Amino acid sequence: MYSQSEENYLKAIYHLEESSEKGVSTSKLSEELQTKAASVTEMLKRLAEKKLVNYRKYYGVSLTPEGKSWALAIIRKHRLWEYFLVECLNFNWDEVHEVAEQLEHIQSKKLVEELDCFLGRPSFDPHGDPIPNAAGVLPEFKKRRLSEFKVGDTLICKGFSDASSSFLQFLDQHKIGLNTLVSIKSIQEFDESMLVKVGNNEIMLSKTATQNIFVERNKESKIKERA
Amino acid sequence: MYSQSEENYLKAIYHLEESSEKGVSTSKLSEELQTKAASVTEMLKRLAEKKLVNYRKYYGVSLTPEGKSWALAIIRKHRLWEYFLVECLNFNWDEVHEVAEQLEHIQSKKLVEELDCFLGRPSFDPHGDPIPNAAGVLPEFKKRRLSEFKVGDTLICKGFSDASSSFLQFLDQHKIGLNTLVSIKSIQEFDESMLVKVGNNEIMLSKTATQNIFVERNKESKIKERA
DNA sequence: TAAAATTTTTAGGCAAAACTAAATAATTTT
DNA sequence: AAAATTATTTAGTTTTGCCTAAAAATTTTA
Ligand SMILES: [Mn+2]
Ligand SMILES: [Mn+2]
Ligand SMILES: [Mn+2]
Ligand SMILES: [Mn+2]
Repeated sequence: MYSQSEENYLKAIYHLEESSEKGVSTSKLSEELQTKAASVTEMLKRLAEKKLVNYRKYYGVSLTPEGKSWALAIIRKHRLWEYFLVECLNFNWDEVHEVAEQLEHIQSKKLVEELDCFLGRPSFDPHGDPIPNAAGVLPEFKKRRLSEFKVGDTLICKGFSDASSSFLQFLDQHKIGLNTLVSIKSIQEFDESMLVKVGNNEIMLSKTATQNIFVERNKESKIKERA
Repeated sequence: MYSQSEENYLKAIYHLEESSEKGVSTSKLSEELQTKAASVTEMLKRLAEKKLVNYRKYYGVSLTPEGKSWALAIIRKHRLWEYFLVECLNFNWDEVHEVAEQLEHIQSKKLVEELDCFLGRPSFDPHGDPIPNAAGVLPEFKKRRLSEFKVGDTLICKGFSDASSSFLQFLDQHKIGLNTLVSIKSIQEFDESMLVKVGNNEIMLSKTATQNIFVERNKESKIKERA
């Protein structure tokens, strides 16, 4: 229906709309997609022609409902394939993204639905990112960063906002993954770095790191708190 | 490494080289790929440039060792994905080809090898076509057509050379699939159509049909013959 | 608010991969 | 062996998606 390139633009616009308040600019897009601004302008005109985006010259772009639903369909496929690669094919979570970037463009309604079913309709991908359902609806979840908590809190890792291979490998090294329990031992005042306990080890996390780790309060510790 | 279009040309040349004695002509390729002869000529020049084919103007084309090994890699992926779709995702054998045409172009050594392993290193795809191993070697097997046999022979279906959806659905209707037992009851002299028994039903197969069904002698009936 | 800096768009090209129409080579017929 | 037919290649376009350089609009700064 749409070309790979068009789909990549839709996805990029979706992600940038999510992560920033204002509209999406040509330069942000060109950075995200590793292309020149002139190429972006051209593509935006084509996408506007096809009613996938609202584009006003010089004032950025936003997705139409049609564009958004198409973007969510791509993201759904991307995350389902990532889940498949990790759960079925022994991929590590830091090596799935590239392949999923290719697989997300495969066109087949039946393929996606059967894959979803085969995998047991997962709600989150290996990085903790939510998987939209067939209707494009994301599962409910709250995003709080490890950096927002204080000494004594015990938390469960639920996602990571920097998906770079180096960050994921760093997490692996320190045995931090999805659903890992982390408790905060101390916080350095001058740079907000945290000393946390993971399993039996204590490790130091910079603020950059703690801002990129999404967590949920541990139920057990919640009970303790109330008690 | 190579574009989807280039890969489709390599695959088409491979298949045409297999199925015909002489070299592969521009017109055969244009027919196979549903494009115009002029487009084929252009592409052949590009592929020759890249040392994937031997191309002599006006005299057709053949694959170089490099081209052949690339073609086999694509075919390997195509057939592994078809196997996956049928075995894991509830696809029927007549609906896998289109999707496999897309999946075969996904680039990832690890993906193919892990998929192969996950599926249990199958030797034949859902249509009975042989799956090359990682080194590009095809499993041993002998191709004999149902049309070559005579009254009284009992055979096991091992493959089908016409992969059209309509033929596969015809086979489904008559409960003929991979490893189905078929015994020849009678053969009409004037058109060579066969009356065969499949399960408890007797059905009539035209010569066109029997020529497109690959079979193996049934071991049991072999023993009977000798006895 | 006018000048400077930055961002975005336009204009003009390029490469891949397709097409049509015309030219040319190969093959078949007479 | 020449003519007719068929197959193949060449030439010239088109579309997609990218590029650089130049022009224009917006935003920032003074
Ligand atoms: Mn990813
Ligand atoms: Mn992910
Ligand atoms: Mn197939
Ligand atoms: Mn097949």
